Amino acid sequence: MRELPEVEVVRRGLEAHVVGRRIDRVDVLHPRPVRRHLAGALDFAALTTGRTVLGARRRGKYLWLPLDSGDAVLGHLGMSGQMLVQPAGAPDERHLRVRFTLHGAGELRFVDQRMFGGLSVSPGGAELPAEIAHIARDPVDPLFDDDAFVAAVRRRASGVKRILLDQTVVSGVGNIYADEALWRARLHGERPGTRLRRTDVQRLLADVRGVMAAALDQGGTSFDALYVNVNGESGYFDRSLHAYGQEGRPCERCGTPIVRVAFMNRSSYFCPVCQPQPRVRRAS
DNA sequence: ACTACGTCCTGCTTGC
DNA sequence: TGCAAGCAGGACGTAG
Repeated sequence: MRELPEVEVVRRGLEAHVVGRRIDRVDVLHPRPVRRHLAGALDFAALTTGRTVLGARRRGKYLWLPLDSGDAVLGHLGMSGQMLVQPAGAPDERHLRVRFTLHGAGELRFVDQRMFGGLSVSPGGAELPAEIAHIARDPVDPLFDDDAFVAAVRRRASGVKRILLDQTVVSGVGNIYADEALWRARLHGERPGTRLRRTDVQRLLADVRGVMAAALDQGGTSFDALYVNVNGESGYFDRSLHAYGQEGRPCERCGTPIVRVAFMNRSSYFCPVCQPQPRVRRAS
């Protein structure tokens, strides 16, 4: 799982090990991870080779590395992406997709089994890549506007889980955090945004932040380099989940078995007692 | 403008 | 034992 706290841990690793380095050579080993770079793999390599990395930034689950050209390498880890810093000559990982040879500092490697993630060069994107300008700030961004979020949720008729997953409302919340935050907030994901009270949404936002902070606490201590374990899961997901993936297990608050239902080609998990289904309103 | 859904990927798990 | 279907899921494109 590539959730926001894990991406933040990767960002910190990049800041520690890659920022300030010059890229001497770039090898794109599979075309798919650079599919968003429309000019192609050769152009991707040409725009990054010889450049120095000036920073490591993040919004939601996107990462970008501002370069001394004013461009930025924009990346998303998708489901299974990893950024690894390895000594030059270390054996290639099975799913190694892009290799950046750093001047005197080993290699930065983008490894991605399932290739939902990818890299591209954003022209002039050092400050904020245009490709992600439409994405809302994430809940740990100091400039996140809580009141605007509350208003945006209460304006929408969709179920609140769907709203949480909408990148234009808030970024960085995935299926796992959505379910966990809704469990904490005792809200059913199908409750329409328009029918939530202001305090419901404020509490939900606090719970989104609470789940992320808890995960970051654990993730931040587990990885001090860029390495994320092979399954891509931090200890947080093994021990601290209350709803996600817990089908049949007793709810830690009330003991009722957690329920799983299909949702957007994936699953939602919730406690049917703590998070009661919204009453269906008769058509009028 | 808002809303909803299919699609892309691979490998592990499940079921017959 | 073997094979196929199911499942995981972020973000984008497209249709309604």
